[in-house]
Amino acid sequence: MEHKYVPKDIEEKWQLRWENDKTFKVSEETDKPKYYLLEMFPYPSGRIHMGHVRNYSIGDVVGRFKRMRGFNVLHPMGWDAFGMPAENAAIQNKSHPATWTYENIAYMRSQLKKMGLSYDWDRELATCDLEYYRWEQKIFLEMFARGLAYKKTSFVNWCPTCETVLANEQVEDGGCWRCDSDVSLKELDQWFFRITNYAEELLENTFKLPGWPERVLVMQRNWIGKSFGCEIDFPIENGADAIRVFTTRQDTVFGATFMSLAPEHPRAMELTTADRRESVSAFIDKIRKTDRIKRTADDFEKEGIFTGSYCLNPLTKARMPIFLANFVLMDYGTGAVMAVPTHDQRDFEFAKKYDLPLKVVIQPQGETLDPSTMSEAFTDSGIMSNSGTFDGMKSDDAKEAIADYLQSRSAGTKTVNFRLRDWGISRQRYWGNPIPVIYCDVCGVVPVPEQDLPVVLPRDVVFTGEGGSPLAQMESFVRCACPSCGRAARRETDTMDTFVQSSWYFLRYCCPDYQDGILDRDRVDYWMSVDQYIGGIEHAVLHLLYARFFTKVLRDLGYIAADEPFTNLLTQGMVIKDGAKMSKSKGNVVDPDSLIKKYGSDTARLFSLFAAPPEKDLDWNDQGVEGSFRFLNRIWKLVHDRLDEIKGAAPVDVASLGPTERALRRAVHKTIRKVTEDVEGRFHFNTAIASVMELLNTLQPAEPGTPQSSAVMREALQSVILLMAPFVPHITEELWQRMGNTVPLSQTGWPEYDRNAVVDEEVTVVVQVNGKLRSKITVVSGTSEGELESLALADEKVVSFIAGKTVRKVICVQGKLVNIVVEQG
RNA sequence: GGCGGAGUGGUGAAAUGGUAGACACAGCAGACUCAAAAUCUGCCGAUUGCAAGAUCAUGCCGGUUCGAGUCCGGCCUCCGCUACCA
Repeated sequence: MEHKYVPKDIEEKWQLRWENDKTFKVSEETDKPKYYLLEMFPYPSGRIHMGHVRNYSIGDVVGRFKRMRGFNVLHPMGWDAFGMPAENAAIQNKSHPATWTYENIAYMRSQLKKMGLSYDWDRELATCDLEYYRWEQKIFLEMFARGLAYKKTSFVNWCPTCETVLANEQVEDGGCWRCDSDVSLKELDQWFFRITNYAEELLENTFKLPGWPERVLVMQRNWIGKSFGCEIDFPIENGADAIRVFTTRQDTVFGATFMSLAPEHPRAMELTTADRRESVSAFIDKIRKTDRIKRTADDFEKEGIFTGSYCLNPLTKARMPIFLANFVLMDYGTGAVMAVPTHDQRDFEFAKKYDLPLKVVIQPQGETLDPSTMSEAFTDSGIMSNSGTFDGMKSDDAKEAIADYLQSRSAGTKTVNFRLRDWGISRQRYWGNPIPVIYCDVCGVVPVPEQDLPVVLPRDVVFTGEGGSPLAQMESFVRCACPSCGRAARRETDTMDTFVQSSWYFLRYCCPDYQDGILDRDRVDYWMSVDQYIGGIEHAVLHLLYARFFTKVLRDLGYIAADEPFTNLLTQGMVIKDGAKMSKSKGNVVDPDSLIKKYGSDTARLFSLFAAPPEKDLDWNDQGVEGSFRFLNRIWKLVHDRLDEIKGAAPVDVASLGPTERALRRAVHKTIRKVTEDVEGRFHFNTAIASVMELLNTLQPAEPGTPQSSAVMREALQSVILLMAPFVPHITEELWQRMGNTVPLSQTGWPEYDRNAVVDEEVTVVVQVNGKLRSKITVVSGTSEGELESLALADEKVVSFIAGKTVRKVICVQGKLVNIVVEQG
């Protein structure tokens, strides 16, 4: 048997073995407790990158560990397979998105298999499989029936490069999340999911997810953006009705001196007086053409125009000119803002520019503001003034009081406002799930009847990259009969956002072969919720919010019991090299294929787990990879050096161990304890690995001697193998076999530490004088505090430090430390 | 502007309020070798000292405590998210 560690041979051998034995196949028929482990599935872009290696290595440690701990672990893998890049590649290569996608999946699957990941490959799915997206169409129709999917005309985010609409969540910094092009607004008739119906529950439950990182929850809360305030009606002068505003600062109503409307406000033109029509409509036009990023930029100059009309302040009856202002947004609140220039910075700047009146209604504690000398708005809380009966009140209290007052006079209502908008899901692209709807001139919008599902995405499509969606240009697809009246009708040619597919794939993994409906409830309820979800932080408000929404919808539709999809969430850090995220454009990528070819996947896995804790960014370092490889070689060598000795060793007989053997065994069992604690719950894989390295450093110099020392060595090396198994499954499986074990390591349980073995016989106690380390004493474990104190006070070094001083106090911590507090004199 | 997170050796990082820097990378010295690689051994925060040791040191300033990298208050810097959200 060769003595050199050659990863390639053993890794292929064991991967084949696991695959043939279906080692990681799971079913629901077992007494073991279930554990659903999931890593975010990849987009089949072509090849896996280091981010995948890291994500799936982390997941695999958890999966293998939980299996060894006796759990029935569901650990599936699949492909987020619809999307733009496939279409772009097809246009470029004159091939088909399906061909490109399935070829990529095949290659990436082989790459993942080379990593030795413990997936149940029988549950693999790709979202572009007809068997997947057909059920999604059914979900859509059920949502449509309940009013949770609806169509409306509105201004939507338009990416000119991708030639498609984007959801709010997919606009990053004013640009497209995929191609970074500037996003503009376009008025279109589009499909939406009514996620706003769930705003309250989505927010509420962020306080019931202790297993999620706080920052992700905070991001979601900010995104949902709940604010408490008032809707207040401002009567129009000489008009029958009023303009409604939303404000969170009803304590400043007495200071409102004018009104600002969004240029898109539906009543903008109606309120404009005849003499101003021309200039106002020119202003509205100009704002519409300004792109969204510029308009919403912080430093964009505030600009507006007077409509010629006035409204009345409901509390002061003051006459307030009505303006249109470029900084007022139509899609937040009511699209109308009461302007309080003294207490809002935007209104202040606007008032200064157009010379509008300022009135202070909140005074800071111990100060008096004068409107004529103010250089900026005072936005903090303070004491009410110029506010009638509310004068003298704290402004925070006045919020409630004024809201009540307005409500009692039917001039306003307390309301809650959300920032969250409905999710626009229409995409004007081919490679996606067709929205199962038909348009009939007579019957209107008609859902495709269930028996006609699925609407199959046609294959024989021409990709030119021009003229919008290829589906819309395909007569044979578009033309159909109205399911309701039979007349000639047109099919919807938009497809669903790819985030729809990733919003429920984790449910389908529970029953991927189910033919009779969307989900097999018994199986889904057995597995759900996902016990541990692992993926990148970049999905904090996109995928992770949508998936929560879908879970609630499917619960309410009666398909599942779970309220929340993911009980615990781990967001792993990025892979960094030379100070920047690995990317092709930076030229700092390390290719997993060549890494695995050179060192084997065990080394690739080990380094990505050892170099940093999972949630932190990982700094890639080629020499560090060498170090991990070296460590595996040391394990390999040590096991082989001791092979004959340990194969013939008797079981450990605790009673007959000498002090050296007891010490060695103590180190072994302490390591078992440490690794177990680090992996379980904490996911501190780096320190877990470090502790095994330490153990190996201890074992390496140990000389063979008595039969009992060989017995301890055997226990030690078996433990090293077991403890390293979740991290580096191939080398450990191989060594396990070579050590003479007949049951494969993948069928073996996790070691338990021996409580008696970890008890120290002697401990080093630190002696401090006034908190500074002055000496160390070695004592028998269990030495009482009183004894410790006298031993410490008698210590030679301590004596020299306390000589001539008064001992004020002695603090003793058993087995740890003595602190002697002395005073001069 | 708002909200989060983080700041520890040359580097990646460790430390339930109790020995700061485990483990590793890099570096230095030595062993083996004709030589090199590999491997093994030792050293490896700063200042000072022949040494034993001493002093300083976890972004900065203060506080709580016998004792603070860790807890509290105030700043500085970096990163992330969000942002004319009324």
